[in-house]
Amino acid sequence: MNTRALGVPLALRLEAYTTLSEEERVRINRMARRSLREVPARRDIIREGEPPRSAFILLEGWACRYKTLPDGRRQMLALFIPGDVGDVHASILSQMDHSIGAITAVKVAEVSREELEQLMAEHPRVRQGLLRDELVTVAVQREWTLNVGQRTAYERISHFLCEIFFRLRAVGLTDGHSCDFPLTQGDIADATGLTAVHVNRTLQDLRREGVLELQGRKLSIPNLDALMGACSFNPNYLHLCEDREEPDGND
Amino acid sequence: MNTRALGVPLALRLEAYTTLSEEERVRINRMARRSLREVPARRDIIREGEPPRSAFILLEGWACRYKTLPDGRRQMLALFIPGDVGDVHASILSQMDHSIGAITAVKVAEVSREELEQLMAEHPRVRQGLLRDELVTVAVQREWTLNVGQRTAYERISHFLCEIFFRLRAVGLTDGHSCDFPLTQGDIADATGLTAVHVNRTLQDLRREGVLELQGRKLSIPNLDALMGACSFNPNYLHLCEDREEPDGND
DNA sequence: CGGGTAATTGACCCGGGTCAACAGCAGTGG
DNA sequence: CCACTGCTGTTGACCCGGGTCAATTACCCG
Repeated sequence: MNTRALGVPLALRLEAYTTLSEEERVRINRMARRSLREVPARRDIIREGEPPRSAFILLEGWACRYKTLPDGRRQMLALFIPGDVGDVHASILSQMDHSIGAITAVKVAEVSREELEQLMAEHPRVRQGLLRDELVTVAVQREWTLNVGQRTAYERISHFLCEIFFRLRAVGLTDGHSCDFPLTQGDIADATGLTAVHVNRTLQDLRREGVLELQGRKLSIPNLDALMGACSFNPNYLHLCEDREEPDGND
Repeated sequence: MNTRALGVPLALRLEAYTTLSEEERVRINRMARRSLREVPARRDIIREGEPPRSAFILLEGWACRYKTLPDGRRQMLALFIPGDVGDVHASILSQMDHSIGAITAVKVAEVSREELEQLMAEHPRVRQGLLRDELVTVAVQREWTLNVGQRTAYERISHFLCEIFFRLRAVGLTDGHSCDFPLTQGDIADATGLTAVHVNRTLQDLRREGVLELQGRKLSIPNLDALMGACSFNPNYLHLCEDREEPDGND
């Protein structure tokens, strides 16, 4: 498998947005290893109504934000893949307005806000990276609103898969044209605002057209251009190839 | 009407989240007045693809973020009412991944990021307020994803109207059980992922049931509890009554 | 081998979309 | 003052994408 993914991926992730020194990398790794928490698959990491615990870095596994309506309808709000950072500032608010759950078994580093603040104060580039990461997270949230609000089932699923593939690729978690894919069809349904039955049928369409292969926990996209075309995928909102400027002084 | 609303509402808005000194209020007002920009109704304030200009404070009128698909489908992503702040950090990214458009004629204060950074550095409570505001903005974005992803037309529209009313009320822009409402049914459709025709029909249902009155540019909610019940509205995500570090002086 | 989760299929239905016509009203210019 | 224009709201007829319900069929794992 991918050895880089087995290390602490935060540095890797930040380096999608900024450039780190060796010292910064070491510092981050130490911090992340100090406060490891393991959560089994399908268990909540934090629940709506609870006071926010701390910032977190997802080291291994996949997780998601979600929200549930009183009658049980459920919407996935965001997907976390290894390296994703979350809730750097969440502890400013007094309670969570949504939950975060593990999809697979998961290892998270939970870092207190103070600790993170200090790191950011001492290393402007880290602050820059985290800030950028937060902005991208919001941009993704907006794209999801667009996705469920305007696109057809076929487009939604294509778009969702495109995004995942691009994000995984950006942190080195793809292998050519394929990648791990631990989501069930029910998960895809929750993320796209569809039902599992319809996701199943739509996936069959996509398979039949040769746009993708999806079996077990493996996703393969033989023709990424075709998949992108199916939903007019425009990766600009992921802000993956931004110009970098040396942040001098304070953010 | 509400005289405070006619002044510069940023201070007011921030005071929904933190407590400001008189000096801070004055400072903010001066800053906001310095760089006024007026945009006529239905014109863009900034467009997807452009480099982010600066942070902005909406002083008068309503505006929205939106995104358009190649074939013209359009999704409203966020609604701005007077006092709303936006894009405090957006200039970190190199280009806008969505547009912002004026709904009514609008007055915005455009503030450079540097200026805002300095203000925040000198006044921690302002930073606190802005940070909190940003977190709430993201929370609202998540709620919109849930709204278009899981709720029925009837619930979506009720929820949308509830949110607007709560937000307006929080900045003193309601008058008893009614408020200004400059959105067209087409706007509501864009925001809720429905068509204007269906919005029309659903609004008629709501009117028939006596849950709301909506004519001209005026919204009236005779029975807010009923409207909230229609969509199980839970305002927690607006984080309006958070604990504050200091007790506030008045109001 | 048994139990549980995930994927698949079929039959049927409905919420909301589409298309098209029309009404109400504000603004604008003559 | 009215005719013209354009936007917004309203209505009707019809249709379809995707939901619902329920039964099977793989799998996976101990």
